[in-house]
Amino acid sequence: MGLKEQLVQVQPFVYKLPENTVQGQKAPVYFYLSDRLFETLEEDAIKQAANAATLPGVKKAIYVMPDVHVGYGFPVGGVMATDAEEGIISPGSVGYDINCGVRLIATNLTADMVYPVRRELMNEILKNVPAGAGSTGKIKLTKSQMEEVAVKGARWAVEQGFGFLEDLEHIESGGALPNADPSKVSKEAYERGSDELGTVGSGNHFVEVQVVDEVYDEDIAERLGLKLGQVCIMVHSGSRGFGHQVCVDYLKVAKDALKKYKIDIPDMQLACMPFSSPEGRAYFSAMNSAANYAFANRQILGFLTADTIRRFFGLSWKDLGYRLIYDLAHNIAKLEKHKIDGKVLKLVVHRKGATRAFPPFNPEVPPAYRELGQPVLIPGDVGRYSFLLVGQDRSMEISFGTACHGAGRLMSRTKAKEFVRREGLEKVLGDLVVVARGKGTVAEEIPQAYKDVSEVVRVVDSLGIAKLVLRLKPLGTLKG
DNA sequence: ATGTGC
Repeated sequence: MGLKEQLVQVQPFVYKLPENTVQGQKAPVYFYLSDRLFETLEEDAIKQAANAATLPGVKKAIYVMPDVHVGYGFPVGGVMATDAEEGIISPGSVGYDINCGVRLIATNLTADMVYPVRRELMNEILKNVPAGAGSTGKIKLTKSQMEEVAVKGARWAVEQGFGFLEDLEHIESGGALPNADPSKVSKEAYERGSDELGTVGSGNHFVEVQVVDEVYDEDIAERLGLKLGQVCIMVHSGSRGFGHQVCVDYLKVAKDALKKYKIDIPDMQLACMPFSSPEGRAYFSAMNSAANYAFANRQILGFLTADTIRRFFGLSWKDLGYRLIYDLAHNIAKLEKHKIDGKVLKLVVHRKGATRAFPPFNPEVPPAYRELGQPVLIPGDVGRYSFLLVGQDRSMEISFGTACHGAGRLMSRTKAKEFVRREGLEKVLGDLVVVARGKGTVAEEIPQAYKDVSEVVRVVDSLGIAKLVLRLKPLGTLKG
């Protein structure tokens, strides 16, 4: 019998795979899905989540978000918490793109100013913001500068003139994670990262000019300083080749560590090391270094885009009204305290394609949003919607304070390209303005290749994980 | 995701 048949719906939107369904599975797996999303759930994604539940020190349960799909070892959309003393850390369960994440910037512009000139504006952004696989930026860094980026994160970018000090108060972990140690990062990673800071990359990464097109919670929207018709900038990118190389390097370390620490795993892609071992600490230090590089990357990308828009309209910074709403990581492992059965435990929370969604009054939520809950930014696919939610209390009980991260792929890249060949790109994109250096990535990233992001956010809202605040619609998209 | 793939 397949694993999917063994899932039990325990309440609306909640499916449970009981512990011991697969051999050695120490904890249950919960899938958060609507009926429609359940239909697209892949057998292999269930298997991957169940496999993770066999790893040493896994606590309470594995949680899987509604935008789940198969990943490397651990599914995208998966949340796994391991004990910081007895548990492991798994590079594959963070993902290749360490601190892939999202940034939202508000402006004073309104849609009626931007809409008529959106094509020209997007072409300006295309000229000024490097995007695409293997793209390089204007910034060339020496190894010691790279080490500084790895420690300071977004602050480094601000010090170089890419943004403002108050930006740092609106970034997850202040835009710099504390446990970074640049000496744990390989020479190859430094070489790959040296000319990629301030570049978008490819795949589902983008820079988008958006407009607030629907408000679900007027009060919270107002307190965030956002209203209908307001133009925003969204950045979706990560740590580029730097983080990729860190992942590659430490997957090798993890494979060796399996023998050394006698860890038995069902899938080599879940190779891991004890968190408290020298190998585990080294990966954590390198991972945080890559995460800080990604914070700096989005800081630069957001600023370059805003500056392009500012110049395009001939505005001062004050008149543009640049204001960072929030910036977050959705591919990361974080050291956090969580309450399980009344006991507070120190855990390594792996979020792979999953967004932290801490509730109101959590001390890790920046003071500006302390009473509202952490902003949760959910980018859609090209051309459909993106969403802003805020974290809610229930997330701490049913997902280690975590929500979904995006739409989730439906069509393979190959299938998407076939679809475009059959239908023609112009017809597929319709009225959307998408600019890119090459057409290849756009074909792979068409809206039809993704699940409906509205359906995904409806699930986390219904479960009380995060509350829907507003929807953003693209006016123009820059792709890799 | 990725100096894109075996």
